[in-house]
Amino acid sequence: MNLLKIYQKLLKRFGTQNWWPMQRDFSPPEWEICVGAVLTQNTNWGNVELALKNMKEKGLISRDCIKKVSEKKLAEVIRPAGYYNQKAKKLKILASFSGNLTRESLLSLWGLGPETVDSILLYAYGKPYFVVDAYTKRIFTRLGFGNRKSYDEWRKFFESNLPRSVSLYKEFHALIVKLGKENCRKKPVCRGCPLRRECKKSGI
DNA sequence: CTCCAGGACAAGC
DNA sequence: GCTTGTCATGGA
Repeated sequence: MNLLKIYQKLLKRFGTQNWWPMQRDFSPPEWEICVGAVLTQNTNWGNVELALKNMKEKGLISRDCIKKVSEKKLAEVIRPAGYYNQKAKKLKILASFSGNLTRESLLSLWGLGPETVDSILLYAYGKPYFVVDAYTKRIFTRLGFGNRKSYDEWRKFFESNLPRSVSLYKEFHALIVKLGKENCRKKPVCRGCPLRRECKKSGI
């Protein structure tokens, strides 16, 4: 069973996921995608939308404003996103960043780990980095794709076993998240899961 | 009531 | 290198 086939099954079952700039009508500016990527760290996307709405209403969404406003004030505005003190600091650090947009330079910033950095590079700047999250590891371990441990091992596994396509990377990751929410909550084979057969075959 | 979401970091071993 | 504690709101 190869990755592309799994992608196709998920796409057929769930349809396109309309994450960030895949939408036709509304394509948020790159900076807003970066903000969202930080705010959604270990946080439900619904809460992130509440925070983004607050930021827009208060006129605190642009890079410049975030640089200027106090960390405390920013924290208050993004409160619904949770971890608001940490995230306010992260956003200010990111807003002040002015280096090359490489994976390495972004990773050197406090508060940006591999998943957030890859999300920014992929969804905001269209660079072909495959985003790996907790769902990805759990689901593909269960499917018998090996017991990789580190983030980069998983990322390289996907990147070297898929066509190097930005839109494919975007949609596949979104579909994996969708699958993780719908199914794969519990350990055994889940009812109605589009990967039920593959899951059984792996014997986990 | 409990559980946990589109993680990252620091401290301890 | 790996494990655990911390950060926090809002919806199911």
